[in-house]
Amino acid sequence: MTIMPTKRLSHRFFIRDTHVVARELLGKLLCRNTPRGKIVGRIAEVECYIGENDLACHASRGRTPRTSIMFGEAGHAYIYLIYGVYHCLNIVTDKIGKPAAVLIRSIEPVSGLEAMQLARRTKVLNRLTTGPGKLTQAMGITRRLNGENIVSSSELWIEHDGLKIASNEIDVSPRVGVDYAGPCALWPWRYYLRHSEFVSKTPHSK
DNA sequence: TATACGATCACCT
DNA sequence: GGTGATCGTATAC
Repeated sequence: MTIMPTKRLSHRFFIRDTHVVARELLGKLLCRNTPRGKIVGRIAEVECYIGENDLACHASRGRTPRTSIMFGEAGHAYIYLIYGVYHCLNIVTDKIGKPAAVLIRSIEPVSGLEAMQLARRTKVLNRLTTGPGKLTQAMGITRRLNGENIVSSSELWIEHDGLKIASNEIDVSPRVGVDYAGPCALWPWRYYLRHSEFVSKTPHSK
């Protein structure tokens, strides 16, 4: 069997429809260069946030200084602070002028385990990266990297290693933590690897 | 200038 | 099951 070399995802990958990008991001490798070395995690859970009709999307009320990044070029990082405490990492998708992004909600640690354990102040594997705020803390991702072009960045990028994810390995559900968004809270815009031990949780609403 | 609140998490009962 | 932490952002005034 041939071993396919890992390869960085390009602008062409991210400029497509947000749901397609979200599904195909499952199984891909989120990579981070830090002074302590390279940290890698396999993406296990994502959510879509799309445009003006999605009341859970920060861009639904138009362009503001914070959300302008989502209106820009696909393949850039949209990183924001939530609850004054944690950071959330999104990747901008689709065409310029159409605000949309994929939230990375969980990863499975692949390498750089010690660095992640240090950053998270725990060694317990299933508490390391099983949520959007946890994985950014584990990988040292903060607002300093907001707007970073992950197509060309030496600090943050995404690779694929040839691993194929079959459709029947992907489960779909409503998004987590957006009950305030009315009917949008019920939309099945969360995708995750069915058998992964690193999915954040089952959403409360169905 | 003031106010309300959130795409979360850890810790508590 | 519930709650506090903690601050940038959007909106109201």
